[in-house]
Amino acid sequence: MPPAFAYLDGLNDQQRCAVEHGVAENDTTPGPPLLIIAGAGSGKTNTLAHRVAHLLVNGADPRRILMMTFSRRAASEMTRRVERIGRKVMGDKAQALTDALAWAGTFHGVGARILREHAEQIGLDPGFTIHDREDAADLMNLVRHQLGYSKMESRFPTKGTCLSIYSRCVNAQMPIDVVLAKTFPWCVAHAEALKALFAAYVEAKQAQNVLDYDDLLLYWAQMMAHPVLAAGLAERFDHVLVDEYQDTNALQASILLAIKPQGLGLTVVGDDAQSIYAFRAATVRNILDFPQAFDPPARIVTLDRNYRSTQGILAAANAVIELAPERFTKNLWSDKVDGGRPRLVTVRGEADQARYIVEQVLERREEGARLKHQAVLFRTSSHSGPLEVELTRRNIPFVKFGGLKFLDAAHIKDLMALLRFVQNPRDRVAGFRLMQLLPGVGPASAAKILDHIDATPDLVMALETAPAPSKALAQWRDFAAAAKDLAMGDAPWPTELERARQWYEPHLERMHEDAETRLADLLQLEQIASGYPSRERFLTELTLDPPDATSDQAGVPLLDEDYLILSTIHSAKGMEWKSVFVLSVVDGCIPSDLGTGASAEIEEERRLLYVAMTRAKEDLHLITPQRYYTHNQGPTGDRHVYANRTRFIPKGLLGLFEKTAWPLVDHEDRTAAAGGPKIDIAAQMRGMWR
DNA sequence: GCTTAAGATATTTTT
DNA sequence: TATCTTAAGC
Repeated sequence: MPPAFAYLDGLNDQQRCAVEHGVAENDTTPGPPLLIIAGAGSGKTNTLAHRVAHLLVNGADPRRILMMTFSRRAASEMTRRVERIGRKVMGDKAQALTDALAWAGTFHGVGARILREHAEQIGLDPGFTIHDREDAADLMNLVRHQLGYSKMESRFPTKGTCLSIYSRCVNAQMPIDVVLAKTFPWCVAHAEALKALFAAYVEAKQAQNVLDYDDLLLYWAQMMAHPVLAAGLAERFDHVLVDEYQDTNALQASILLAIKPQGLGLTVVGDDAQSIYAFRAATVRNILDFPQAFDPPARIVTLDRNYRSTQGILAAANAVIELAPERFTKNLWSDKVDGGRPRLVTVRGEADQARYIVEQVLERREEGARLKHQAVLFRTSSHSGPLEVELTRRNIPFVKFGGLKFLDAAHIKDLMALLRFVQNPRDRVAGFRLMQLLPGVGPASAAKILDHIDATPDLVMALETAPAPSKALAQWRDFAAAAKDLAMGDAPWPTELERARQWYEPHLERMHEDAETRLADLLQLEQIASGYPSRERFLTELTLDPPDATSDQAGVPLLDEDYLILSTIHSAKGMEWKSVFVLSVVDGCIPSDLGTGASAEIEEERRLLYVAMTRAKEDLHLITPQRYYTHNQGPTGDRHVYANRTRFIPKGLLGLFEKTAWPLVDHEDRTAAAGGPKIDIAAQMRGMWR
């Protein structure tokens, strides 16, 4: 082995196999396809990064390498690792080479880029804007009303459900009747109406020059069905590597196979035990069927050695996933022996759960662990509510990943709608939202005004002559003036956001009690906007790559600051921390009450717990509150529910955990008994409701 | 006919 | 909490 390849010495045999497959010294001609089945913590992304580095060292052109994955967090992790390994392996040359790795990102992000490049050829206006999920749902709702479906005798599915059905048809590549029967049986009666709705929805998108998330994949796939365009794209990339392949769906697989029909130069990495995106039509079949899609079948390399967790954590995680009725892969093993069993902690309720975590987190920080190396994971974004309150009270900084995003807040959407409307007056969702902010303008007047704007080529002229209701005339003039200023581009970017906010502020104060805090968000939006060169770039890039962390403090903490990580389990995939706390490991949370219908859904919840557990390196706490509140469910306020330990950890598995209760009531009682009874009943009473 | 305010209701996870 | 429905008000 020449010394140039010394970096391979740090890899084990399996990893090395995966890195070197089809790559010869100074020859990176695309080789046969490769599937890497890689367990949690087995150095999966690292191996992929080494493979990319190995390709570069042997002369592959970085501009002709395509790297994709499903989630943004996984995509940025992938890029980061490639850069790090690249620096290690190639030193000074690395920066230039990794900078040239321009084609790395999410399927959706790469799709958007390719579509914009080929827009002319496939009949798209290259200035298309991208609707996020909420915008798409709003448009679906507009169309739904236009077709008169909102007033049918039997209740029609909500806008969100309609969009989910549409999305599943597209992503699973299945006809609507099959999707309805399999996934939305209660909507089967509306099949015909839904078909008409979707047809109208597609027309509306095209008329308004907008694409939704699914379109980014769908147009791409359609484009690949055209031989000339497909050949052009296939020719463009020598090597295509996909991480987290178990998260891809049929549509994404079809795109991949269309780019590399023979599989030459194609590498996919995944772990079926970590498949947690079936709800958006991801399917393990993609991984299982991958080898047979080619002739001869793809080479399979399995990585089952775990470098992350101690054996105690691994044994428990293995035991959890072993109870799955269907299992396709391996048990993980590790030689990190020290460290005890993971803790299964019983607490009284959600308040104690939060206090326990704060206590433990601070204790570990005293021992020298940074907050950043500790994470709290949960099934649903809202589960972390009480904890966030406690952390704020105790002045512990934290950053939360997943769940509601900054951009989803109503006031942010309002301001963004103005920018989008000015950029693209055909965008009816943005226009509709804006018009209705004006007192005296409701859905009907808004529709009239928008029809007028559609029919008038010049926006400024249209604004002046719009049929605004007389009682809203003053408000309308203010709005028209602001829109005109923005459309004329008088204020340079990003100063125009100030102008927009100037118009919006009175409305904000009228509509929201907490205008103060919301105003701070708007100022932060201006901060974010200043990082983009133009309004157009801001709008097109923000939808696909929004700021993904929210914290209680205004502004994302500085890089050198220390903060605790809060994350949904979904957003935690691919990450690892020294200490991990999993909230509410009880039936009703994990598995979620909502997903306890079909057995396939239960299995996904089981894998979710597995993913959460395997994030921990040294220290894992599963917390089971005996009671938890079900928020906003009865009209008489909060009710609580007595919870059982999750069904995924039955009695037989308890030996793998260290069972504790917190606070240590028994112990305290005994010491107190020595000096006579001394029980703070009042505190217990208070604790019951906190 | 249209807007708005009050009351009912459902509520995951990501691009 | 945010959204959808219904009923009251202009």
